[in-house]
Amino acid sequence: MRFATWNVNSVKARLPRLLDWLGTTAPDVVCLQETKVAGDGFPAGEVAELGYETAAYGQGRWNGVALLSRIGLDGVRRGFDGEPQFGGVAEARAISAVCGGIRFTSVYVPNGRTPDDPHYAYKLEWLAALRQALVPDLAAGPVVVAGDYNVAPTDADVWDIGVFAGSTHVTAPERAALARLRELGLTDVPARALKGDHPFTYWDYRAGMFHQNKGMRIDLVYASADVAGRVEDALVDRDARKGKGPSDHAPIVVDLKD
DNA sequence: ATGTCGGATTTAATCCGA
Repeated sequence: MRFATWNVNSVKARLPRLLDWLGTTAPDVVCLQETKVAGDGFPAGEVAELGYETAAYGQGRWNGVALLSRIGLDGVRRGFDGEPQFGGVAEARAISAVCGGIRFTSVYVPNGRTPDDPHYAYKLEWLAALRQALVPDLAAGPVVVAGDYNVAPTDADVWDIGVFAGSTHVTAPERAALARLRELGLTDVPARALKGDHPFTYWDYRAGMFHQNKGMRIDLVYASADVAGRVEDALVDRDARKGKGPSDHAPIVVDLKD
């Protein structure tokens, strides 16, 4: 089985690239983030022509997640039990389904903005609630939780930790929230870099950051032990970040033994 | 690093979020 996760930064803007990438990469399951379309706006017909079922959870302008699968898509859940809201609004940040015997959850963790911003507290609450929601899933069977975590797990996961002093994505509470996810039995599946010495997954559009490889590893694949033990290969597809009209994130592609 | 995107509204420059 091959699965992937990709923050596409608008599925409408990225549709030609997404379709090309599905054709060449041929994943069985894809976790998408930042689709930026309401549920009925997702281009499910186009991906269906390539053999994929779609489950989408969107709210329009911001956020939005989806799952694509060509090996079954059952038990779909939008959001999760106990998921916090922001300002009384339920944001579209998690969607879950069973594909090929694994429960996949595509997550778009709140950005946090700055540590003194209410969005930062929301981010920590959201991660803590996600942890609680995953307990029954992990008891039930194999689990993958993949997506844009908006947290760099270690100092090596940003191009220059000195630049990030006092910034979100690298603070101890955010990293502790990921550690608590791992304590449940989830493994951070290491993905290799196709170029350079570190598997960054995100490069800001501005200031030639991609060209200079000033990136961040904030897209992660967390897997239960049975899934992690089946990993044959995992890579960051930085080629998908190249050229005209890319997302600012690269996909992670994981191959499992059948 | 603050150099660009994407989506929206105030339909054509500006705002917001990342």
